[in-house]
Amino acid sequence: MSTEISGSVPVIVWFRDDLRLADHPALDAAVTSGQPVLCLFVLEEDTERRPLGGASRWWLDKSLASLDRDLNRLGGQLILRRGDPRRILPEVAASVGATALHFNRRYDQAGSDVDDTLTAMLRQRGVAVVSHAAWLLFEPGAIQTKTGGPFRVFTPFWRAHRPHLAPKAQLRRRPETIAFFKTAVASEPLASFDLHPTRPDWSAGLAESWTPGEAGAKARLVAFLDDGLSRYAAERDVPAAGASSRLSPHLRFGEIAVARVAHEVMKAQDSGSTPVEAAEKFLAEVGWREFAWHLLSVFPDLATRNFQTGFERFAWQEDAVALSAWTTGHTGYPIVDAGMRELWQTGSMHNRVRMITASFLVKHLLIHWRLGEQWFWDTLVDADLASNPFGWQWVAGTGADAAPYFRVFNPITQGEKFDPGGGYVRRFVPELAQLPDRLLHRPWEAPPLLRPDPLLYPPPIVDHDEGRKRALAAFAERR
DNA sequence: TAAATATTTAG
DNA sequence: TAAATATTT
Repeated sequence: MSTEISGSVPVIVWFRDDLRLADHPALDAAVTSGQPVLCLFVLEEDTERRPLGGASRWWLDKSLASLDRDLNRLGGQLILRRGDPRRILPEVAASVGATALHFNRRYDQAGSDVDDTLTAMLRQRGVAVVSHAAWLLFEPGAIQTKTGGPFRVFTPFWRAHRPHLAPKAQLRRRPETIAFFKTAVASEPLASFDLHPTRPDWSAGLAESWTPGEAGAKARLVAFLDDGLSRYAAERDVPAAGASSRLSPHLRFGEIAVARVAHEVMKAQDSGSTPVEAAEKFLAEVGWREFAWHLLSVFPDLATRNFQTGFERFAWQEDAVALSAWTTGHTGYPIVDAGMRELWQTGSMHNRVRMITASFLVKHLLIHWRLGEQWFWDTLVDADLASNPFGWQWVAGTGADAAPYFRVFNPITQGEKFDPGGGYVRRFVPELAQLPDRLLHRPWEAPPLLRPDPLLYPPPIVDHDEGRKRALAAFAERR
């Protein structure tokens, strides 16, 4: 499989959030250069980049192992290093005499700052540095409003971008063979990164729910195209229906290219196997990811500062007890608690339920969206630098194209509407499993004999009607 | 990607 | 008088 080119100088492919071999522009460019390829990953430390959360660290561990195995099969390996890339990359490049570096671009401020500095350093030393577009369907800022500014509302953003999407865009096939650089290069053992949780190891539920790595990503896309996409328009909002793509963590770590996902969905639509409405609904969800990254590129502080001005002095409540009831899934609202427990157990949460649980924290409890964002950041396997803060600000009403302040999700009616059969709540809140459907989302109304023991399942920590009125008053006041 | 409430309409 | 529709928050 592998071809040695002895005496040749290598090119480096720096893997980051693109842990795959297929549809990988940087790898493709390196392979087609004809020079031997050195594949490198750097666990970034000592930079300004936001440290990964626990669930993301677990996923990264498995994904790196998977990529290394895939490279092994082609006769190569993934060189692992840790530290500041601005120190590591020049060191590795010098030690092997690399003449070129290829990587796929990233769009967060801290990451692109690192890349810019590094690019200048290496070019000064005669190393060609080439960055490639792979993370998004559209480069941020490439399409602007008619007045030449950045889009701030999703609908016009997507209306301007969607027509430019076409099958086959941006795709490179997986290389059949790779000529690897064969000289030994120092690599640290993956285990030394200490990415897998210990004492305690809480990852069993994640392992049951997910298969990190490129093969797992591909299998997930195939499964979604086979069962999910065609009923996506009707059932994507029903957490028990299983119509979600579940591709988000695979996209987060770049185990599959977003261009490949969009391509296959458009192909399914063209072939007539998928209703146009279903395909468009799904593509629009990918569009929200695009929009979030577009927004982060014009507002780098998305994770820390309110996008909408006027919230600086908002009277967020400090309530450690309520926050803890929320994180552990003991608010007394079944749909909220099911969501928070799904997150804790599986490292993910259905999109509809993310909105409900986020709304509950921000509106009913008046707790700062940033605390919720941080909890999600730590517990989600798909925690994304742009999508996560974007979503939180959207719900809180502080973001771009945000939900209006008076939009307060009703956890009772949302539960009844989107989990009418109770399959979702019964799965994650088993202490309510015996309640009939009509009481499942309002257990406090059950007759005493049926009502759950308050020690086993608590009554609501805040009355919905009171919480709603309090939120409306607080949010109306800041206007 | 909302909910609550007021108002109108159908029967 | 329930259901559909409009308005307000």
